[in-house]
Order: sequence, then C-alpha cells, then structure tokens
Amino acid sequence: MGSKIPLATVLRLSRYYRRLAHLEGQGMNTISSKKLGEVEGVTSSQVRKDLSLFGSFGTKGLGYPVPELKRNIAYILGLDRKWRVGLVGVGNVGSALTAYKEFHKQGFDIVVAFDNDKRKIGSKRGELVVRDVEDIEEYLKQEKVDMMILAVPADQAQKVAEKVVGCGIRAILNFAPISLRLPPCVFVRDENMVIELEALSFSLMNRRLIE
Amino acid sequence: MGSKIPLATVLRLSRYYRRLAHLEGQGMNTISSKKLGEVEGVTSSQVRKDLSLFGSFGTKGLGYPVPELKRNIAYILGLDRKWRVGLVGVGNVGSALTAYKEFHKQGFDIVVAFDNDKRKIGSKRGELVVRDVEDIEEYLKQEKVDMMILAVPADQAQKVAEKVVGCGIRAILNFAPISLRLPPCVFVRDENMVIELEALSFSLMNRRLIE
DNA sequence: CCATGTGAAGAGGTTCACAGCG
DNA sequence: CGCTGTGAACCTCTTCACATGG
Repeated sequence: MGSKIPLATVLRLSRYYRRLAHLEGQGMNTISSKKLGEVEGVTSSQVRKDLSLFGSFGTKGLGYPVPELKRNIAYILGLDRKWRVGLVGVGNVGSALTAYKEFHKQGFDIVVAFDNDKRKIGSKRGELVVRDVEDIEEYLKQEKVDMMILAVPADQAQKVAEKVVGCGIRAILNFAPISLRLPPCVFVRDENMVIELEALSFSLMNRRLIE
Repeated sequence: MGSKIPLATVLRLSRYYRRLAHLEGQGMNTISSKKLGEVEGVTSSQVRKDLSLFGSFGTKGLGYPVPELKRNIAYILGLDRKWRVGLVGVGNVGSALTAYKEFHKQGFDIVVAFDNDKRKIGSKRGELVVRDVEDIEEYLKQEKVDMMILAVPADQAQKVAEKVVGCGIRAILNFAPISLRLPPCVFVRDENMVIELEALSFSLMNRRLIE
C-alpha cells in the first residue's frame, strides 16, 4: 500500500464503485473479489490487488462489505465532496453535457459555461447563462473552479487550454479531437469520440487485435 | 511486423493520423519520428515502434512522407471507407452525437437512430427520423450496420447491447456508465465521461498518480 | 474451509542503443 | 551525417500461488 498507482487501477475503481452502488441498492451486503471480478470482467486477483494498493478492506473467508467498500472507494476517488466544473464551448456536445445527469449525480457540478459565439452568449442551458469566453480569466480569478471541460473545436482547444491553465486550472477533460500540450502539473483526460470509433473500425478490419 | 497489436498503439495511430492531416494542410511534406513525437507528447522510439508494427513507411536519414504516411494510417485504421453506424438513445448525449461533425468527417455515418420514448419516435434529428427501439431487430436484419453507439440509461444498456449483438453487431461504442458483459467476439469501447472526471478528481487529490 | 492480502513470477509495452541505409 | 527500423533491456502491470486469519 504505497506510492505509485496505475491509471488503469483508478479507472477500474470507478467501475467497482458504480457496480457497488448498484449492488447496495439491491440489498447485497457482502461481495467476494471473485464475484465482483466476474461482473466487471476482470480477474479476482486484479480486484484484490487494486484494492490492496489503498488498504485492507475485506475480511478473510468472507469478502468485502458492500456499503463500506463503496464508501472507501468514494473517499479514494474524491467522490465524497462537490467539484466545481467549468465548461468552454456550448455547441452540440457542450450543451448535452450541461444536461448530463450523471455528472451532477456524482458531485460534479457544472457551475459556469463559456462560448465565443455572440449568438449564444447570454442564452441559457438549464439554469446556466452562457458567458463570453473573453471573460473567462476574470471569472476564474474570482470564482473557485476545480476542473474545466473543453468542448471547443480542435483549432481552438490548445489556446483555450493554455488560457485556463494560466488561471491556475490543473485538471482538464478534453473533448476536442486533438492532443493538448500542457505542463506536466496539469492532468488531462481525453474524451476523443472519433478515436474510439476508429479503434472499433480497426478491430473489425483486423480481428487479430489488442492487448 | 507481425501479429498482436497493442490497443495503445491503435489509439496513438489515430492521434498521429489527425496530426498528419493537420500538417499536410500546412504544406509539410516530411516529418521525423522525433518531431511527430514531440507534438504528440510521446517518444520518438514510440512513434517508430508503432509504425514498424505495420510496415516500413519512412526513409532513413530523412523521415516519413506526410501525405503518404497519413494515407497508410488511414488504410490501417479502416478510414478509407464509409462505416454505417446505428444509434440507440436520442437523449441529450445521443442527439448531440447525431450532429457531431467529426464522425461524418471521418467516414462514420449515423444512418439510423432509435429510442423507446413515444414522444421522440417519429421526430427528427437533422435528416434522421427517430425509430421505435422495438423495431431494431427487424431493421438490423434488413439493413447493413457496421457498429452501434449506445447512449441509453445505464439500466437499459446491457439489454440493448445483447439485442444488437444477437442481430450480428460486433462493434459497440458504449456511452452508458456501466460495464457491458458480452461475448469476446464483440468489440466494445467505453466512453464513460463520469469515469474520466473521477480520474481527474483522484489526480487532484493524490498528486502521486498514474503510470 | 473460504477468501483476503501479497511476494514472486509472468506478460506486455516502452525505451534504449545501434546497425543499416539514404 | 541523420534518421529509420529493430532486437535487447527495462519497466510496469497482471496473474499466480500460498500463507494468513476469520
């Protein structure tokens, strides 16, 4: 239980968490690594290893207590608090995200939205009023924002990213289909939907794939 | 140049492809692995290794010809053709995807959309008429569809996935925040937006992260 | 006896380093 | 001389296997 955590482990923890929430809702109070591994499509040793990187949550001979393990994972992932999220770009994708209930459900609140299209500025997305992207620095210096979602066209993404990083943002979810070059202190996750379809098309064409 | 291709390589090829398209547009006709690695944030040996898994595309002492390399990667990824894509679920996310230009730009055409909401059935998303999800099997048996995008709620995803797999679909892009359990002959890519935010929140809380 | 937690072994992917060739 | 292509070394993550404890 030490220092370097594989990214893959973090992503699996999210999946375990979601599954445990579901199982807890069904009244299950104990689960073995074998069972959890089966429903998530990983080996039981993978489950145990992932969890053991953060502590000992189970009981030998029995398994893991569902509600408690869920709480522990929530704590590990930082899901026991609210996160203030900003959005840049309210095109089709950005607008859909403002209405995406899973974010809010997990404590990620989109608290502000920006765009550079004069016709959109001032319009609303639910409760949110779209602001001028020119005002983004002023806003970020006054209001606390934990992470930013970029849903802007590819040719604007790098510029916008640098701007928000300059305002102290250290976590970015990037929907633009381009790789951002940012200092290593900034965490970036890409949500590149075309790349995922391309991975599928590759798989269909080359049935010798992957891992 | 042989058999097993790492998934990570495939995903990087997509990024190289996009970058090469951009550089070609700027009139660049040759690029070294060093330069391409720099702009994509990977090592030059990584670039060379990735490409060498599929052939020899470069010239020693010079680098890679941009337009030709782009064409070669397009061929490898299956981007030199059109793909017929179906969509299930035209809520916020699904609707945004019907209007997402990057898909079409890369040859992924959403040719049909389904939903189970009577108020949505018959309505239009651009040119697309939303069909009743009850008719999905009938449709898939008549029309050729290469891959399906699932943008349905988590509690319906598994059922819908099994249904389309039963109709012969072998590639699924899953936006539902739940792990699908499907036969290994089916390629699934998850686009789990909450998980990505959770990876960011973990990173912010534990500045010792990843890899 | 059952299932966890973990050191050791095994796979898989990345980086190194250099031979080879334009 | 410069840069590719590639086997070998390295490193990271996964799986194995078993000691441990309820």
